Amino acid sequence: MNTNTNFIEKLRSSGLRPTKQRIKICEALFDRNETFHFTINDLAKTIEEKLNEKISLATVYNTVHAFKKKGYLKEISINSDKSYFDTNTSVHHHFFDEDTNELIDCNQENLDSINIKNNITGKKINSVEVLIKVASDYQNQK
Amino acid sequence: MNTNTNFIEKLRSSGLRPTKQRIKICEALFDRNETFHFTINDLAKTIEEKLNEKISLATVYNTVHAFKKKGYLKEISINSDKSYFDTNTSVHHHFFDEDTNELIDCNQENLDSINIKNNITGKKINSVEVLIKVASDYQNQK
DNA sequence: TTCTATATTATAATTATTCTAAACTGTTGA
DNA sequence: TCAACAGTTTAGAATAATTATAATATAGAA
Repeated sequence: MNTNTNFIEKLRSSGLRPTKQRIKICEALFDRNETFHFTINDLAKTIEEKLNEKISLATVYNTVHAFKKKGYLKEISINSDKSYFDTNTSVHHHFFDEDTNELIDCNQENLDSINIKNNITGKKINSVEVLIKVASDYQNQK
Repeated sequence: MNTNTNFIEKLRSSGLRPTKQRIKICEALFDRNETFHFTINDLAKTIEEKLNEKISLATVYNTVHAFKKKGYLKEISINSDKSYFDTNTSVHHHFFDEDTNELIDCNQENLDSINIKNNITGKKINSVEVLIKVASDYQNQK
């Protein structure tokens, strides 16, 4: 199949062996038009239910972290129990809807560029992430 | 003791019963001059080792979350296993040193004010937090 | 005081994440 | 071609983080 050949190529070219588990995970993550957010558990469930394949949770962890290291995924910060990941790896920010626990992309152009006046001495800035928490007015009045 | 009376007053006035566990936790958190960052585990360890009191981890969780709800603590977002809390509840941002896993305050004045051009329709912005990840140049080259 | 309703604690249960032994792959050299 | 070895990768088992709930403690009413 054509997309699978692409995934195999993608994995090989970044030094990851194209195992059947990893190819399935690629299918679940990258075989679509829109980027999206997920937790490790979401992903494992999708693979089991939609793609009818049982991959050990530990393997899903390993693979997601390997993909993150290679820059295929970003990890998103939220004050929350769970770690969220994002298949959109461009520089962008997030809204977090506290009513629904939903994470929504916020393009970089939606904010003026952020200029840090004084950085920590001797350190290099790796990333600047903004998290905007929103909720309905109604919810806040209660 | 004088500070303890203050803690009891503080707890009562926000509708929390001043139990001995909570007073100890107040001592650990607020009986100092500088604000600081901690994880639930750090805090439980401090109480056990420095204040010589064994409080169940679950109680530390309960209390920290109760204090957060009352606005005595803030929770900080980092892509990481652990949840960090901050006794500095003013609006401010953070540097996260990826070499040492250290969290450092970043005053609001260190960035220009952040203006969100398009918010999610029907929602109110509750908070805007910036996380700046830094590391030494050396570490990044490896 | 004693009683009652509610709040709080901490053990037990659950969920999230990591460790590591076993299985697998790719390469080398006969 | 095919052992044999040196990494990789997988996934069950172990550990760590968090939450649910039964037992206990507290504040206020009678």
